[in-house]
Amino acid sequence: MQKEHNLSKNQKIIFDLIDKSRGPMKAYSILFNVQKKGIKAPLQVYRALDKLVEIGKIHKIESRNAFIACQNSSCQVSKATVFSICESCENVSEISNSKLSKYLSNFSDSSGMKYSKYNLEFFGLCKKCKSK
Amino acid sequence: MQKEHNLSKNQKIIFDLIDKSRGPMKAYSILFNVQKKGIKAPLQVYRALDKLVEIGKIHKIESRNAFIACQNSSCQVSKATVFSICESCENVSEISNSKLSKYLSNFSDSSGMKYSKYNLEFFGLCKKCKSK
DNA sequence: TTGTAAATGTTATATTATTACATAATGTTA
DNA sequence: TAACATTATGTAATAATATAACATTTACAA
Ligand SMILES: [Zn+2]
Ligand SMILES: [Zn+2]
Ligand SMILES: [Zn+2]
Ligand SMILES: [Zn+2]
Repeated sequence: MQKEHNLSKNQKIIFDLIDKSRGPMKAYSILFNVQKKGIKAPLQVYRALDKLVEIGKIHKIESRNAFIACQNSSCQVSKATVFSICESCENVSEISNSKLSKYLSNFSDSSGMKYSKYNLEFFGLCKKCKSK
Repeated sequence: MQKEHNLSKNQKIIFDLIDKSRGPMKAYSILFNVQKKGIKAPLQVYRALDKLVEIGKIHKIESRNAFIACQNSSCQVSKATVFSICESCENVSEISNSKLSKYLSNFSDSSGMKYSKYNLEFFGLCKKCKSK
C-alpha cells in the first residue's frame, strides 16, 4: 500500500514532465521545458526535485546529474536504487531484482556501520549499442 | 602486478594532496590547496583528476562530487567501486569485499546489457555517529 | 481562527565543470 | 637525430549545476 502523496502544483508539473520523458532529464532542461507553465527559476525546479526524490517518485542518477521517474511501483522512497546505464546512448533503466536488492539491503561489514540506503549504477553497452 | 604509471608534475601534486587528505576532496578545494604550487586554473585540476580516475589512483564519489585516493591496492582502474558514506560526518571508505565484488561483477539480467563497470554507494551512520 | 508546516516567488550568488586555443614536454620510429 | 605523434600544460572565458536569503502565500490541523 503506497502512501498517496498529493503533489503540489509545481511538483506535479515537474513530475509529469519527467515521467513522460524517454530518458533522464537534467534540471536546467526541466526548467526550460516548464517555463511556459510559469516556473521561472532554478530554485523552483530544485525544490520540486528534492521533494519528488524524497518521496520516491523520481530518482537522481548521480553519475549524470539527471532525474528519472521511478520505474518500480514499490519504491516509496529513494533509498535502495539500482540503475543500468548505457555509456553509448545514455539510456537508463531502473533495475528491480529482488535477489540483488535483498543482497544489498542485508549487506554489512566489519566497520560497524549501519547502512540504511544504497545506490548502485551499472555501466555498459545496451543491446542496440553492442551490435553496432 | 600493477602497471606503474609515471605521474606527470600536476598529476603528482594533486594525487599527493588527495592521498594525504583524511577524506574526499572537492575540486575547488584541491585547486585552492595547490595554488601555491603553481596550479592556477580549474582545468588543470580537472585534467589531472580525469587522468587519476582513469588509471584508478583515485575515485570519484558521485553523490558528493568529491575525490578520494584508492584505498584498495588492487584497483587498477575505477571500474568496480564500492563506498560507505556516513551521512552525518561524511566519512567515506572504500569497501573491498571480494564476495560482494564477485557478485556485482557477475551480475546480469534479461535486458541484454553487457555490464563492464559499476559504482555502489552505501549510506548510513558510522560507529561514532551512531552512538551520539 | 489561529497557529504551523509546506510550498511558492524572486533575486542574487555559489559551486562544479567544460570549451577553445596556444604551447611545451615526452616518447616512438625512421 | 629528425620527424612525428601523443600527452601534458597554460590561460581565459564561459557553461552547467546548485544553493542562500528573504518575502509571501497556501494548505491544513488544533
Ligand atoms: Zn524506483
Ligand atoms: Zn545504448
Ligand atoms: Zn579503489
Ligand atoms: Zn559518522
